[in-house]
Amino acid sequence: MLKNIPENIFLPDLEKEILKFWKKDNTFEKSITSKEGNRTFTFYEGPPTANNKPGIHHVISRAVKDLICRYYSMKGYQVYRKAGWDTQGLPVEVEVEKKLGIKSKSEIADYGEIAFNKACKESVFTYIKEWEAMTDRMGYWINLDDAYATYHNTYIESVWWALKNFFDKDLIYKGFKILPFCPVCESPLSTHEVAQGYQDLKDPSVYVKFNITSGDLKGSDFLVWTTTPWTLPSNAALAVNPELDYVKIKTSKEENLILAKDRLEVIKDEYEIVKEFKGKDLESTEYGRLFDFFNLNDEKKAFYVIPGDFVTSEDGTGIVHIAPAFGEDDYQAGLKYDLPVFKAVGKDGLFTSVALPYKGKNFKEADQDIIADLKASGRLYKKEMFVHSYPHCWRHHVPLMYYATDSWFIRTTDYKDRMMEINDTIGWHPETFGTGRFGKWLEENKDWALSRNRFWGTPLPIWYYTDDDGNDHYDCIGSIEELRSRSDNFDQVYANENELDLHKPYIDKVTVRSKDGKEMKRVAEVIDCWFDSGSMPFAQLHYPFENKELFENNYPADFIAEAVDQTRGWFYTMLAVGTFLFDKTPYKNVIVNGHILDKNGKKMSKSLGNVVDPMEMMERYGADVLRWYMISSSPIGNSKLFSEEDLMEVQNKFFDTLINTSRFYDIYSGLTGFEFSRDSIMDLEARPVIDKWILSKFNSVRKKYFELMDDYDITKASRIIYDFTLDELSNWYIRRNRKRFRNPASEEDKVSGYQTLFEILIELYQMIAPFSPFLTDRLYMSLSGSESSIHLSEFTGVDESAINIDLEEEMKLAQDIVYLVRSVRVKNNLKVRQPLRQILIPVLNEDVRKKLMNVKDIILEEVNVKELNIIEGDSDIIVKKSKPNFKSIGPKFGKDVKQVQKIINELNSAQISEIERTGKLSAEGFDFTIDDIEIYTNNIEGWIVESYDDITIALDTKIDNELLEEGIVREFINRIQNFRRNNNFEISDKVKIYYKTSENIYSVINKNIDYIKSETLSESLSGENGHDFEFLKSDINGENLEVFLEKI
RNA sequence: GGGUCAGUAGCUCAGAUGGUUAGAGCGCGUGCCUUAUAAGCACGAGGUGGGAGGUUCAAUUCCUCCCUGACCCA
Repeated sequence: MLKNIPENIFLPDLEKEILKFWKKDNTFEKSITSKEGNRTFTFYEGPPTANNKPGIHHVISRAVKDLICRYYSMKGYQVYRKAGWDTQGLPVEVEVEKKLGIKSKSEIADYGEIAFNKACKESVFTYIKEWEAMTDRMGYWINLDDAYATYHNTYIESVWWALKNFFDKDLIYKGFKILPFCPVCESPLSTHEVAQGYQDLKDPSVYVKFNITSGDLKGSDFLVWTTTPWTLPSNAALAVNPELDYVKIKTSKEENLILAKDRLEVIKDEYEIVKEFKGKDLESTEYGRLFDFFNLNDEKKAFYVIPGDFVTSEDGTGIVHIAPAFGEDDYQAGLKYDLPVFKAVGKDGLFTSVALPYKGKNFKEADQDIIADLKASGRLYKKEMFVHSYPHCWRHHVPLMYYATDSWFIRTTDYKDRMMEINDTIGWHPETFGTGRFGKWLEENKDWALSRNRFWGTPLPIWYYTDDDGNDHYDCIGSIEELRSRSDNFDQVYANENELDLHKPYIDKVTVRSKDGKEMKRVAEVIDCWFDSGSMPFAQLHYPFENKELFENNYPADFIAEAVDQTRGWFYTMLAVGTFLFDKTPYKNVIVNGHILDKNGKKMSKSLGNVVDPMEMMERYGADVLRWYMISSSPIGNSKLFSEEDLMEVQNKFFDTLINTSRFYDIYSGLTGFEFSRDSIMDLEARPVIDKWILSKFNSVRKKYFELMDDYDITKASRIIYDFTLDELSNWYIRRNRKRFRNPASEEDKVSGYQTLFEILIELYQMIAPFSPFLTDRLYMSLSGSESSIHLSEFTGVDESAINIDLEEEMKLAQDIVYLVRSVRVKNNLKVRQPLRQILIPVLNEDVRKKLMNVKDIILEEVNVKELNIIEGDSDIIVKKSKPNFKSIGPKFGKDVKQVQKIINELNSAQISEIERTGKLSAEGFDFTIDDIEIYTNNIEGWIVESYDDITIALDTKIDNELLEEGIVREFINRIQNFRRNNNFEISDKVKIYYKTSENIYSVINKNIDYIKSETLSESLSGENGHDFEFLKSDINGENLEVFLEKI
């Protein structure tokens, strides 16, 4: 590494150098091996799928992961970081189908399962190069060489082990699930697919009469509304809301209809209300069915009224037709009341022979026939058409059916309460995520639909045989060894170890023996790939088959981080698996980051063309800048509106300031010959006030930083670093001390200054390093001369003894006064270079007076004024005023506050004196104490004043001759320095000065010639004419000035 | 349709356990400072705190409803 910090740093190039250094140095590896035996901090990597290019949204999660891991590493923990890849499931299959031009599930069979799965396996890492490049480039330290992949046999075996645990506890069962189903694909669609296929559809909306056959209402009709007439042949029940009011009406056509009172608007005829009752009074009422297609077996009861909370009075009639095979509410109600599941329509979307009149008709096309038949039988009350947005298959553009499908479930509802208890112990960041979004999601937990009728996934390890009575018997296999030992043909299917592939279709060939000796075949399904990733804590280590101790020491994770969309994804699946298997949370802390939108708040998508390429951003600004921006620009859990201008601002303000601050130290420590040494640290007490102050401020910031970081509040932590670096360090401490660093008053002064700055810089780099690991490493090594990376260094503790709150307050007071004086100067057109005589500051209490005296010199120097004088509180020229302290008078005077406010605002000086003296005052019938009022002053008689908060200053703006001359000299020096700077003279270059000016200014310059020489490093000043230089033209107080500098 | 988060200056964000002057940065205008600075400072323009109700002496902050955006789920 170079010792010196170069003048122009292009961050992207610097970062590439650092990357090379880290590789050569094995820095990442060292950061783990060097902590052997230390406390461990456990991190889990949520596996991404590498079958698509990484996007900018991946950078933010990875930046968060990396920074927390680096932070804990620098705190002395050993932090393993194992990468992982999600490699199975529908997302992979869909990509492969696209690539192969496959349009339906049946085509996959034609293509061949072996070939298809091979294609899936190969596609999984299509973009792994891009992923690795992005990961590497952004400085995300994770062990990619030792990555887990969910399709590995070892991984699958661990998942099988978990599944067997569930199975043995009777928590896996076979049931139905209503899924959006494409009749052409003959396959359910994932919600992601459904979301992209909504189209407007014109559908019938029919009101149908169901004849009541039991109870008081016998002979009347239930009026029922549906937009899916094709489901009516599969009707099993009607649902009403037990809490709603219902009425029986008699229409002008002599119809007796039952419907919700709030829905009477649907009645087209004249009517009168005959009777009113609650929904619950209707429960169990029986009715006659519309179609006679299904035989009712004796075990299941159908065609009666059930209660349903999902029934509303917002549309329809308040009475809902239930077809358990074709709707989620319907299905759930069917489960609850044990209704029969009638299916008049098959998976292909066609009516089956059960519904003979409609046999072979497409479900949507049959609507019209069914309506016609209902009309003929007098069951149709009325029919309308309406247009609505309805999901279509994105490949075939046909309307989807909601269809009950065979599925395997995990009975997560069995231990939902335990999951909620465990959730309460997780440290969610932001906190509201755990109680809000995730908590609410958990409350509504439903059994996990585990199986998929697909190809590329972890095979469900359940084998079955059917007994002579037609009942199925299931058994679950929990390991490869168990499979081998229970199978007759394992060795035939897998001739040797190398051929072992637990995927379909190979695994389907393996048969096992049941406990009673029957031959069992595997069920056809694979499992939801989310179960794979949810098993990651143990499956990545092939637990429990290997690494038992390692796993036990690393469960649960101390920390994970992903985006909000993992609510029902990884956050949930890990919790569901971990709660059951280990009765413990899988992770103790989570940082949830929001999504990245474009600068207009729109989602980034290829079709909108607003996608931001992370590699491009890093090529342009560098990973450090991008990472810092991601973390600091908005609260991590919020959606982030990505703006390149803001990225540039981070670079210009924060990073350039950081670099220049370091260069400042670099340059002047070199010029003054200072070398930092740990052996001769100057005592804090011996250092000047300004050094004590910056050290106090810095340690206060550090203290806050560690608190915030330990609480995972990374955004706030980054912001306090930013503010400190710019405001306190660069714009106050260094700017104020420039002269001192250039030209120290004494050896002690020099050592104190440089040591202070050095200590702060090194520790500041460390604080920034987890966020932006590149530049900080370069600056750290340059400054410290260390050969060892900053990421191998550890934080030193906060030096509490350096914190001096009084001192910090004093400096704050000084800064506030300086701003006020500058403001007066601007308003009165008085340049800062023009010295002024005095500032007057009224002081109402002793504490402020003391503070002020401590920082007097700093103020005077900063604002270029000769004297600072204090006016004591009892002086005649101070005009005191009072204002109410609402926190005190509010509770005390209640409704009278407004009146009291007026009284206090108008107290005269005698009254104010009285309350100051005695602490009490009675006025206009109210009794006040000193706590009720605040005394302030914003006026000094006879002076121009400026106030801010409770500080007021007056500036003496009269300029006498002495001040004027001094101002002229300063102006002159300024012109000289500008010349040097504009002509790129070195700081140490000695010069001769030539100038032309007015008589008046000439004489002032001549009087101060020695002072000017020393300030400008010049050997001679010549005010004589006769040179033909290109003079720099300028003016001082409106009088002409021309200068030229000659380098010696 | 349900849930979660967000809505504060043209833009990105602070802050306030309810207290009377709601702050920064960017951008814009004017002036100033500086031999570490693509920097900094001051002044100015820019806000009915998404909208409507309610509670309170006092609401941007608490409550209710509504609107908009993002995400999740139907």
